[in-house]
Amino acid sequence: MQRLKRPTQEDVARLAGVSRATVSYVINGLARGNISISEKTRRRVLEAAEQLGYVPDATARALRLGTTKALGLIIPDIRNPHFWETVDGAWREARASGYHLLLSSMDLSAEYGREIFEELSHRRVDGLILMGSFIEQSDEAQKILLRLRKQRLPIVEISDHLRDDHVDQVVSDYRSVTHEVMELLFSLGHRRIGLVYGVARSDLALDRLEPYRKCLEGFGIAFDEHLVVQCGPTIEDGYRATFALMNCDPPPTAIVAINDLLAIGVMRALVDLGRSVPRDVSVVGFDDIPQARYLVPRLTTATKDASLLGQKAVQLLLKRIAVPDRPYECVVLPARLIVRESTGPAPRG
Amino acid sequence: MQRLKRPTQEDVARLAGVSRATVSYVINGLARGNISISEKTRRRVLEAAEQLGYVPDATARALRLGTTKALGLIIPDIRNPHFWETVDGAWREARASGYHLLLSSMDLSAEYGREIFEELSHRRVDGLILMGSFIEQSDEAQKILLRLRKQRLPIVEISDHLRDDHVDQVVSDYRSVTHEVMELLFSLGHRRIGLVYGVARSDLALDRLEPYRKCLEGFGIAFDEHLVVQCGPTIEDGYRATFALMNCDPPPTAIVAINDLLAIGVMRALVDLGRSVPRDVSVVGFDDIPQARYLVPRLTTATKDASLLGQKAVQLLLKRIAVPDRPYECVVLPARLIVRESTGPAPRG
DNA sequence: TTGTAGGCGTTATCAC
DNA sequence: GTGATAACGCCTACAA
Repeated sequence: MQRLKRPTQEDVARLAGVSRATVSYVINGLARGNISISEKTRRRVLEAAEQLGYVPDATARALRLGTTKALGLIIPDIRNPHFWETVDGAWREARASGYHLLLSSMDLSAEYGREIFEELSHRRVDGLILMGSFIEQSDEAQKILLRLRKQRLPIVEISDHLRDDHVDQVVSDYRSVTHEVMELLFSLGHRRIGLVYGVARSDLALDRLEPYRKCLEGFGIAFDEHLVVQCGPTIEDGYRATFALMNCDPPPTAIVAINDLLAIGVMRALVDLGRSVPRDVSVVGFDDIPQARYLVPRLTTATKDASLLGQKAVQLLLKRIAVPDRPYECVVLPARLIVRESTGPAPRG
Repeated sequence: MQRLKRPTQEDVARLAGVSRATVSYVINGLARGNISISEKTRRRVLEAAEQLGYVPDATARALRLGTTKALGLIIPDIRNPHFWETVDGAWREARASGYHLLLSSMDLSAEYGREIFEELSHRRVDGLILMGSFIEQSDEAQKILLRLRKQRLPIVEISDHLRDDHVDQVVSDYRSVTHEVMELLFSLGHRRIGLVYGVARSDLALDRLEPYRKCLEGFGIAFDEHLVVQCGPTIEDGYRATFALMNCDPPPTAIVAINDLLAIGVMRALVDLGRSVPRDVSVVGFDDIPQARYLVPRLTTATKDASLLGQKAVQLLLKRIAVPDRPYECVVLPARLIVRESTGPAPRG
């Protein structure tokens, strides 16, 4: 027994006793206002379609129309709950405009990023949202990106710094809120502040690293390279980094993790080292993932509206698709600090 | 300035001074062994393609070949880290066979599920993997599914119980490991055991609810409906459920959460209620999400190989696509208990 | 108000 | 070895 052949417009037309064009008109709801179909014909066509179980073929439509009604979205790390919010926001926005979303994550494998690039150049998606400036890391990705740009394919970048390039951008920047974090810790008396810098790609959290250094300078505190541990993006990485950090002499009285996932590992490590949070060591994260407020103690963190981020990105992308020649745009989203229990006064030393 | 038109095979053919067919042969690497191209021509074509930046059009290819080289995957809850493992496994397996994966999650909105169903009937994907038997909940989904089945579209279900239906299935069942969980708690002296039953859809965790009841019966413990709290799937739900649970008289000495995400909420709630885990109350979760072993205390949990689950599902699906008429198959994956610090002897009453 | 016909970019079946 | 040519299913001027 073979798979049943899909019914086509032709089949529907035959059954309804009309032409293919008429079926198309009816199915598409008479898109152009200047064509009208008699109610009787309309009903006959609809019934025939129903009876046959006719469903329009998206591939044929895509070929004909030159548009797939699908957008690509690349996030840096699918294991980080923070990015779901962005996916969620993008998803809703895309759906509201009748677009699908193809999700890809860099962490599954570096190749996946490449893959979705190719999706775009193969015309499987009408546009692309790139989150995290990882592209700048790989020569090959750069090359592909360049070609896509030359073809003027719609691309929106979500990143942490404004580029003067000709690109639509959504910028969400932890720079100024990182200043707030550092000032909070400083005002609480902390002078030895560690940084757990766990990233998949080294340019991914510069908006936290740079303010960290600058603030220390502003406070008149010498930068100590031992207080910055560079590691991977998993909880385990944060855990290990903390052991390294607490080995310093003297050890830090506060630890800033560049995201909440790492902070989970940091807090657990401190427990295992017999240190109390925040009595002995204060901890701060970034992103305010859902778990953050259920940790023991609840995690102080800084965050932005990640869902809105995705939403805005899709909006920009759709605008670009609709009007390829408009000037490039940049949307900036603010971040805010959320102080919870994991930060407290520095212990008197 | 308009967007540049994509170069087609025609353009390449013209530049290389050959026919469209020849270009196709070269690009596809002479798929059918019986056609051969002279090395010189081959090189000329490749150079022309490179020079023009020619990239095959996936939509045209899909239309011609009747296959999109894409698979759909529906997971119940993208916010639950447990399911990423499955996505990851499926993704790798699909990729290895040259397939893409379209991800959809029921939690984003119930509509998303429907949406991917439609993707399938519109031929945007060659097959579908359904995770969680949520389909049985919605009449509409049922209807669509039925039609898809009639068209004999390739579908694989990942669920927690064997169905005698004619479907390819991957079954991962927490039933027997839930027995182990209950026996562990019983042997530790627990007699009042609470269940936090937080699911998006009510049939999603029957493989934990049913053994729970049966075990109590086996232990000669009367079932107390107050000890089972039905709630939603978020951490906050688990948190609230625990307050309700600890209001019982007498309160439970152990709480089983049907997944680790809920267990995070449970543990936080117990802290806020001034109870110590595991001294006052033992906690058990399911899934062994990455966070589980970093909680304070580390979480006892039961799990299966979620990545393998996804892998197997894709394998089944691809087999079905290749050979539509093979007999239906079912793969069963085992689960195992991981005992950590969150379980201990029942307090002496 | 409805039908006819051409073409979107590919691949596959033929001839040559 | 290579080159015409016919689909794949759909949309849309334009003709009737």
